[in-house]
Amino acid sequence: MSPLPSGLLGDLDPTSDRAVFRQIADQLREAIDRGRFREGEKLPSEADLVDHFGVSRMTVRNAFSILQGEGLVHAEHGRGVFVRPRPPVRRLASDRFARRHREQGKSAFIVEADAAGSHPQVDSLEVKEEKASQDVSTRLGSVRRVLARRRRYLLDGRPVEFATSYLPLDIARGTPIAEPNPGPGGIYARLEELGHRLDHFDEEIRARMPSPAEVKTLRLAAGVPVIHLIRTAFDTEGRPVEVCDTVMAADAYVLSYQLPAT
Amino acid sequence: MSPLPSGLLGDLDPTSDRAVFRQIADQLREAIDRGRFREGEKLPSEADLVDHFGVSRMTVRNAFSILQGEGLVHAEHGRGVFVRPRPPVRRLASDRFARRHREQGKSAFIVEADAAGSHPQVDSLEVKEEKASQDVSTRLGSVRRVLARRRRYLLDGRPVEFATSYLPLDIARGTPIAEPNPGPGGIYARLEELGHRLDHFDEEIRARMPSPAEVKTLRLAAGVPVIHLIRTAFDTEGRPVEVCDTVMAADAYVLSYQLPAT
DNA sequence: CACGCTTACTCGTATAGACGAGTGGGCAAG
DNA sequence: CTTGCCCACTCGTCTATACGAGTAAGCGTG
Repeated sequence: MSPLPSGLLGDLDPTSDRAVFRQIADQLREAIDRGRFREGEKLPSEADLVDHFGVSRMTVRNAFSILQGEGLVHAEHGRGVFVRPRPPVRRLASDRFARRHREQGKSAFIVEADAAGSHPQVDSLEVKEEKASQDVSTRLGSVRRVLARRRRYLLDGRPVEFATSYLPLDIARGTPIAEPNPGPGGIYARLEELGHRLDHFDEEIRARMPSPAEVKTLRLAAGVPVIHLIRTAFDTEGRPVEVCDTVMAADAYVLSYQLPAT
Repeated sequence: MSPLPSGLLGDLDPTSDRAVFRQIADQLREAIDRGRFREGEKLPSEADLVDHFGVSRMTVRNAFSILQGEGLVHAEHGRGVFVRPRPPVRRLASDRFARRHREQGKSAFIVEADAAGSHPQVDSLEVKEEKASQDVSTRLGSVRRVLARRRRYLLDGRPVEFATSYLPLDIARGTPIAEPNPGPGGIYARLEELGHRLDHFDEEIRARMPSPAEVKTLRLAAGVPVIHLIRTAFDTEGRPVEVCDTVMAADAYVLSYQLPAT
């Protein structure tokens, strides 16, 4: 428990209205922003800060909990509190479902990750028929039961996305779409082979804090929101042929869209 | 401090590995999910839960702080802890900048809010020339100084969005774009009048927890992320003519895009 | 050298108590 | 009736203490 290097952090202002734990959080945040602590670097321990500021441990912990909520730091039991590193982000471009990307054998996720030099994985594969939720039923045009395809995507061992595709049974049942591995080009390629030429996609985007289940599935740190994306695929006859519900770790993604001005 | 209605919440499991404050949070979360507590409704007070579960106050507060981080509840000093109501969301469609929407006199924000029956406001207007940040400079094609237009949007008194537009000086200086009120149709209409016919927009979307400054500006509750949207407008000659940096309260927005399948 | 133990340090959980400050209802004085 | 005060209840902040549990390095034993 060596004393803190002087000058790294300042003093408290006892005359300030601002709560002590907020002042401590402010100082740490500023030090991080100024690069005094780098990504992945260990912050002073709770005991260090207790000594430095002359406050009780709970006060220091409150300060840390603010920074955790902001997604700035994360604590590791037995090791310390660290500046949270910014993971590499996946960029999703609006042409990612263009037909020309669908020709190859591998899935878009695998191809793209390989190109970026990271190690992609897909797991938690589940394919089953089930009752459509109210929302999915509405989006697919009042279907009762659907084929659901669930999978989780990982980059370099880290889960980044969890997605479920829902397809009407009259389209998907008994086709390669109902198989765990639908084959080259994925289910969109199969849909087109089955005569459902794709016309366009609608995407709805929300951001929110994750549920406990999502925290577990995506192994999310505190202070990391999720991006919730719901895509509906329409064929050239205007029929919705797939709804894909995706939950992404927000710190791993940048979504990119191109809009016409006309 | 009347005793809790029995049956509303269960008991703790002393044999469980799960920390007591997590068990309490779980019970409250489940009660909320099941609708036992409705939106805006007051949860049992800290003292109530201390009595009911036979734990110390800090343990109850820890439980509440979990739920706050999840954006499920919010505390009001002197009043209690309440289930956070879901505010009405603004839907942003991908055709919101289509030329046909630019004909009217009022801004898109005002028109749309009026139609939805809510009371729109725009404030914190600031228009000034300044040095371009590294990022803005890159996006606009290496310009050094820019015209910056900052404004905040409110719905029914609640701030929902904070946006800054950056334009190259050689385009904007001395034009209505440099005025606080650029006139009917907004700056996109003015850009087209100035000969920069708009061709398309690029939008980049991220989600993250807000900085303290953003919490203040948007009056965000704990556990509400922000959507960070950066839009670049291109004219028909392929030149970037505006960059708009927008930070939105994530609980107030759903973004919607339409993608071609070709 | 390899293994396992000890030990120091770290964060996690929980208790008990104290005072401050915002809210809102009730009551008493005007 | 109205005004203003008091009080009960609420969450906010802070202290002090205790024990548990994960980590990592050092040290001694086999």
